[in-house]
Amino acid sequence: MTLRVYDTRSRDKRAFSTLENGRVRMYVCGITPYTPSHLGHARCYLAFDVVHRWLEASGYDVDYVQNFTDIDDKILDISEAEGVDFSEVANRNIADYYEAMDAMNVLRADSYPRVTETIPEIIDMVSTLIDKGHAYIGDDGVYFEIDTAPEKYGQLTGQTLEMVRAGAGGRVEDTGSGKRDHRDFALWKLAKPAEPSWDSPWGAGRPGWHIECSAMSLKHFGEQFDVHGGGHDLRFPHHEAEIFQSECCTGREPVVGYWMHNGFVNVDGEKMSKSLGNFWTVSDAFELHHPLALRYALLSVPYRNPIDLTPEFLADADSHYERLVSVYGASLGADGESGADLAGASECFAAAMDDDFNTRAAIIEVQGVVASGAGADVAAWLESHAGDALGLLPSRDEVMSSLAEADSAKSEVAGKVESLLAEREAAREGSDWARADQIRDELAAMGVVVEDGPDGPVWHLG
RNA sequence: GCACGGGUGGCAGAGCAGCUAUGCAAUGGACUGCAGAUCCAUGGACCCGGGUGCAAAUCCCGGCCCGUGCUCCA
Repeated sequence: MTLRVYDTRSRDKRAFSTLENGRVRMYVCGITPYTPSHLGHARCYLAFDVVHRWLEASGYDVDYVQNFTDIDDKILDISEAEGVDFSEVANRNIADYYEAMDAMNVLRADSYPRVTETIPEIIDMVSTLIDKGHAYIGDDGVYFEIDTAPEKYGQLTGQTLEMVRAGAGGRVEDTGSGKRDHRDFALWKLAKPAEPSWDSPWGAGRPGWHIECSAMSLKHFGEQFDVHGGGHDLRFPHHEAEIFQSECCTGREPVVGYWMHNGFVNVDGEKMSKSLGNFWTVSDAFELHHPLALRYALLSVPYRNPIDLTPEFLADADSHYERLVSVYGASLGADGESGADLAGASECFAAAMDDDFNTRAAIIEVQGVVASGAGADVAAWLESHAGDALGLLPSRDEVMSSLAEADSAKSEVAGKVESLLAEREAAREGSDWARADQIRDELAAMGVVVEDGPDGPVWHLG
């Protein structure tokens, strides 16, 4: 069984191979921390967390780098509005990000470089691009000149230079900047008065948006690496700009082996985004859903497809998640085997994940095992599949202690419940349904759910 | 407009040439005082029009519709 990965550049699933045997260098574009993270961000980092986990499960040593764009126009807008330093805005939203990701079992990347800590490398790269004739100094900054490498255009989006020149409703003429051509893009922006800035050979300023990723990947991985991930919206111009910068700087191509782009989270059919204002922050969502139930929902669709978030969709995920955890909890204490075909399920699970990380198909296998009921064999299977590979399981300790908690809560009321139940059974014996139902209502008011079965009533705390 | 992706049962959502997807809902049954839970069973789909195959939801061509990108964006 071989892993196949969809590469945006070749527009095809290809057998996965890496530059160095057994090692994967993976870079994923991180957030610009100017607001708390929303579910669209969550989906992206959840998707690449699964990639990370599955590559490791497949025996690769993964070096995972994810950046923070901790200086940018929007961060500056907010810092100005609040009268605080830009780093305060960035740091608080980075903290929010970590908290949200930790809650959703997202494993940490190996490195989280920040733009503000990569300035020397960025300046080096821009200098090289100028020296090699790929960049020029304009009135307000340094720009990459697209016409110096036209053959690199459109690798991720299929667009041609002419299309973009002609496109976008005539915004072509006025670039409003020192660009020679509107398709050129900024490598270094000279600072406006009172803006934070760093010294450079071209004057005080800060990096353009695209250059950081090229500089960071070069710094951490060298001239080429295996996987570059990010949201679908980053394909153009951001990722195409990276191709220009990196390959023109080093002369090596392709800079990236596999370009991976996750689909969007939609609300009512439209992309969830900060600019549309239709977003839920991750912590808003946590108010209504367990973080891992949310993870379940967001992994229920293959990463490249859009997800339309509806209350029904999330409710479905909630109940699947609860069922998963309850079967896992029951399996931890189970003696017998479930009788499920775990070997078959493992095989299907691996085949699903090997097919471009098809978490949907993999989750179906998990659901099949969950449906087969609790068993000692099931606990281990769920830990390695639903847990290690998909990250959907709380830790064993957490599940055990919540079971213990539930047990002790149950034993606290057990005496009273048992005596009420005995009374109810007596009423039922005598066909006194009104009294029986009244007792059931009383128990319900205590939070006790009674279910009559063939062997008499069973009860649990709702 | 151009580029990229998509249109599957009541809903969500896989599959991407031959084999029940799955879940929820629905229907029938078992159990049941009722309720709930559980179990068993059942029905139900591939946007439209052509084409290529022994065989097409799946490939090709042409429509129509939707989303995203072309501007900050995961």
